[in-house]
Amino acid sequence: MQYNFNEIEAKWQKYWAENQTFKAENNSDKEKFYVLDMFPYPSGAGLHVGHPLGYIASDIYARYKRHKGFNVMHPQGYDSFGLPAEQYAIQTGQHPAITTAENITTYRRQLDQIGFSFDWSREVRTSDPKYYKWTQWIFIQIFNSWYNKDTDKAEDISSLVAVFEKEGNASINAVCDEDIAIFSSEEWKSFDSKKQQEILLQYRLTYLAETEVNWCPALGTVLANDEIVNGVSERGGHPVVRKKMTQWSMRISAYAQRLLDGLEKIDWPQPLKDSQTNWIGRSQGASATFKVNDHNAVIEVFTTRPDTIFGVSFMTLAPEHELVLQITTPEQKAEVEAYIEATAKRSERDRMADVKTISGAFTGAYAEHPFSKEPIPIWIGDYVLAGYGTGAVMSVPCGDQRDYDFAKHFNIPIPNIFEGVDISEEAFADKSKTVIANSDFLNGLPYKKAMKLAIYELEKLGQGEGKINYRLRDAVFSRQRYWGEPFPVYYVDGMPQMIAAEHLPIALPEVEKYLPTETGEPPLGNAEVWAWCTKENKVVHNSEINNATVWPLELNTMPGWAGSSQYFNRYMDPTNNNEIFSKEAMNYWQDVDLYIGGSEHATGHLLYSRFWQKFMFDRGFVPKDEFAKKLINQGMITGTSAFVYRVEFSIESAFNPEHDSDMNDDDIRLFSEFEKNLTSKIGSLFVPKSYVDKEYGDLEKILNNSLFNNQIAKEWSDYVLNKFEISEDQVYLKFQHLNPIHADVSLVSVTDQLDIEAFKNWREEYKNAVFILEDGNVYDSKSFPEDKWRGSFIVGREVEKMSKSKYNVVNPDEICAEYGADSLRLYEMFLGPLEQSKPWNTAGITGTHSFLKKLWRLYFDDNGAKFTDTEPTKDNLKTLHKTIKKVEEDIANFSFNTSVSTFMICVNELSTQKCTSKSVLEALAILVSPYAPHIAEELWSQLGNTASISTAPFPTFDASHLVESSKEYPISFNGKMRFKLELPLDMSKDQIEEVVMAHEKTQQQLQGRTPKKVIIVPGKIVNIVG
RNA sequence: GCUCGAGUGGUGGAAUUGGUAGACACGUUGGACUUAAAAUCCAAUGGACAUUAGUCCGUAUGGGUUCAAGUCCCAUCUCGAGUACCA
Repeated sequence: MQYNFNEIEAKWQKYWAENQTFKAENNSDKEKFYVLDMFPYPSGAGLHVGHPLGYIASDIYARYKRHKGFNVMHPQGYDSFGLPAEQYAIQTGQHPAITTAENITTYRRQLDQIGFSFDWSREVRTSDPKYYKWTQWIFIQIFNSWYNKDTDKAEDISSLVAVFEKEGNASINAVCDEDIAIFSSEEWKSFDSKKQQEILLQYRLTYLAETEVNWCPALGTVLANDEIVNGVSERGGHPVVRKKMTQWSMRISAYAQRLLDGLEKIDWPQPLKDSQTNWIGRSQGASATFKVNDHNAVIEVFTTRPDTIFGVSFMTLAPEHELVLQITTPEQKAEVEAYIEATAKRSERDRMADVKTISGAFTGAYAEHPFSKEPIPIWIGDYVLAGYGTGAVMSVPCGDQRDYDFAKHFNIPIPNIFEGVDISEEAFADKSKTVIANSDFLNGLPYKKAMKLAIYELEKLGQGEGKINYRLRDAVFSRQRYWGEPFPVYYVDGMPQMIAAEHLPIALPEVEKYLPTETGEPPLGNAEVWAWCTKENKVVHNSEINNATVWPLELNTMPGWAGSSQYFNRYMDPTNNNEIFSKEAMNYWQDVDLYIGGSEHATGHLLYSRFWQKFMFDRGFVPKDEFAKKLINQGMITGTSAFVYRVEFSIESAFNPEHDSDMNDDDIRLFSEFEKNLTSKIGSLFVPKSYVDKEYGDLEKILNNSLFNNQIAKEWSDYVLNKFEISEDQVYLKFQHLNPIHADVSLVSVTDQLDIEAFKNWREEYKNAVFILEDGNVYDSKSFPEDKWRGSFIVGREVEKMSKSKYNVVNPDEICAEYGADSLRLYEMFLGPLEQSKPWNTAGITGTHSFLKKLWRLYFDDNGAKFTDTEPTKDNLKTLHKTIKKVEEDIANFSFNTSVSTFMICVNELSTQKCTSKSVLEALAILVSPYAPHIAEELWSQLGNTASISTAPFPTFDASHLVESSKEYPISFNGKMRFKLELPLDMSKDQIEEVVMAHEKTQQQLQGRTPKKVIIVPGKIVNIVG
């Protein structure tokens, strides 16, 4: 009986689908286990072999947990809103919903063929109105909430209104906009509704604010930082300007500290936690205010080093700082304005990339030092960023390198306030070695004490306080796109109103064009039916807007992360139309036990999701304030690109017709045209990898020899030679350089041979290309009609990111067809540690494929089944239990690559032992089944079982089968292993020493010397020193 | 620059607390079977010398600790990832 993997895999995939084998129930006596993958964006290119890596790992874990008796939920869905479908719509007019649906069909087919144990009954799609209804619902909940710092959680906005009504806002301790005026309860009651709404908006967890965007006038659209290269748009190279727009923002900054604290209780990779920590960027220090001389203004700064306040010799404001124009003196005005203009021209990226150039301008104004009352010059400089802290710094050149460089550049004094430190070359920033000097009341104090005292004195003056600053900024939540969730928002007199939850979803309107409108409004501005009727509670035609009962709807849509920030909770109860999820479902599933996905989402999805989860927790919707207990980052599978080397050359001749002949002008012109024509007629000339290392001269010689053996070149050169009566050696190929060109990896054999015919047919421009083979001969299709690989042409290889543009994408469909899904699953795991990035090499898959064939032959030969009811031998049991132990340890450590090796060893051993014992083979099938589920199901059913193998309990490890009575000791001399000696394990140290010392090989090694020392570690090693 | 991670055969990688370096595969070479190929099986495969035995070198480099170091410590180099003037 043959291992017919195609048939077996199709059969079991059908069985699982029909029997809903992996459907998880929302209540069960079993313990729950929730295994989650990051759901994919269904791109038009489909899956490549790098994509399923994480899914295979999570699938192994999910299947293992089922064998261990857990009720496992392993859902999958699609993050189906996004830019590519929208851009395709702009180009072709095809509705993004259609593109998305087609792509999902491809994805589903590709996922199904790999044999995942997904519970497809729980599938979600973020672009499905039934799903985004709940994204809109969450937005409304966030809008109706404010953050109470006293209780340190989000509360319903009604609790805030209650306080306003009772006592005004003076005692409110909220995360809110800055500079909210204080009002009393009487004043609050006297405000009209619009004024009250304006005030509340300043407290809500999502609010409207003016934020800067990258606006590209030519494209009429907003661009992400990634879409801008060197200050112009990536598409088309149009100029980009900074523009203020009113947009929704989320007050994620309210959660900065809790997002930081929460990291301690979740089992996520340390590098990922580090990047979230850096992103949140907590720094402890003080805020201080400096009075500006001759102006009724103060500059507020944040500093982490209040202890160095006496070292301040100037202040620096960001060029965009609001005070700059106000305080600049008439004499400095021209210089300052020129500098501001120059800065505005540089994009934020440019400004940040260029660390070396020091630039700035003096405003002419002075501030007053809070303690010494000395005047301090105020400068502007673009190393200070408007978006961080207060956009102003107190510059302490002796203690900060950037301040130091700035001071040196502009000849500003650098007072030294550190005891025993030389600052003539660079600033001194080592807090732990700091002792303050020349600083009045701080003299002689170390960093910590000086910092405390400085803050205390600042507070006494009323010019500062201790402060914690976070880098994390509020998240902009509006996008000027079509293919995203519409907001459930309409505007009354410019004030945003939420549509009541019972009227959701507010579905995306149809538009004619997916581009922004001519007036620069978002694409939804093109919609004709996009107004809200408060009487009928439905979306109506824009013409009905009367600003009484019918109002305009919000034109922005939500960002990509909206739909992905709660999808893991929706999976618990995905078809519930009345609630985002039922209390029962949430109470049963609680949170994600294992989440697997890429680390590129560290500061995006994984931070926003934690934020929303904490919000949902505060408002009592979810029982856990962290959504995923454990997270694993799978590494990237890189591609192995193939290169052919194009010879850049020209045909030249040593023959100069003007001097060497009596040609007329016409012939001379004709001749030079022949030279050119010959070059282009030969067209592309390719050489294999081995030519890269050849000497310049050798290479040119080979090329010339080959070239004139080539038919095309010969015909042409003969023609030229005859026509002008010049000798052959006077026309030659001049070599310039080799240019590596990507060749599609599907045109290359596993032994790196190029299929030249296929390559020529791959692209029109290579149709007539000439190939010089390893042996220096020119490839001729007629000489190799039988064997396409015989013309030896070896390509170069290089590891790069797997991408379409590099022609190194390997499609899982072909792998599944040729080797089967089980081979693919095993191979992806076998490649290396899950979290590591590693190169794909299709050639290696024969290893796991032949392992599966060997496994199959343990159960079947040509005559059919081999298994019998015979008792297992001692060796059989030893092999089996060794394998159980190792595989369980490996799964616990997510070390799937080593468990594949373990299976190989196990099968090799059982084959050698000629094991036919059914009990052993049954256990083996279960062990393998999480990794290679199709073959395992087939073996299981052939062994006579009727239920799916996924219901079988995992074999239990029995240590008694591994008990050894003896050990082959390595005998080392001075740490070097010289020979091995089999000794009983119950031998005492003394007995071992006696036997080892008496051994003839020991004496031979010692050559009469007496050892200084004999180290014996029972069960491990013997080392003889001396 | 900073933070984190990593450097092991021709290649991917293994080596759980310091205890036989190179498991398991790929590739390569030789052999068996075959008209031939594929498939399968067997053998060899870190390097050098010696080809019986064996010796020396070897986990990026240089030092150190130890009976014993891929593993621990110090310094240096290289690569990768993240971050970006964070006051």
